[in-house]
Amino acid sequence: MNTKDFYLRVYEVVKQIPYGRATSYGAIAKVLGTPRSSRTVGYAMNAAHNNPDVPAHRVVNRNGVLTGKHHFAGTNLMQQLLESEGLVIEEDQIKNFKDIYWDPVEELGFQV
DNA sequence: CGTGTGACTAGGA
DNA sequence: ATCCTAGCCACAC
Repeated sequence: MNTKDFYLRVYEVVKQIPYGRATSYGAIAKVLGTPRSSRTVGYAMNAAHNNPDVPAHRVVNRNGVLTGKHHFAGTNLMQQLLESEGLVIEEDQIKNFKDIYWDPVEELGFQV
């Protein structure tokens, strides 16, 4: 599999994250069979700006921290998008992240 | 081809 | 709980 295909698979998973939920880079790498590292998933998000269908704001790191917020327009767009979906953000971190966490491995149970 | 960087993570102190 | 380290891999020089 080449890198571009991997990116596309990442997008297919991210598109299936339900409204008001969020997941982590590592979880996405896992459901894809980790042919690459979780860093590469983040890199895929960086390249996802050409794909408006990809809700990149629903992907955070394993602690629920909005590590990618600086890659969005403005300084708090990512936080605003999440808050508009009913999430609570404090100090760049999602409150009750464990409750809203969406595990693609469990919820999908298959490889994209 | 080597090096540095980063939307990461798991494990140890 | 926090801090540090090693491993990770695509990309830009």
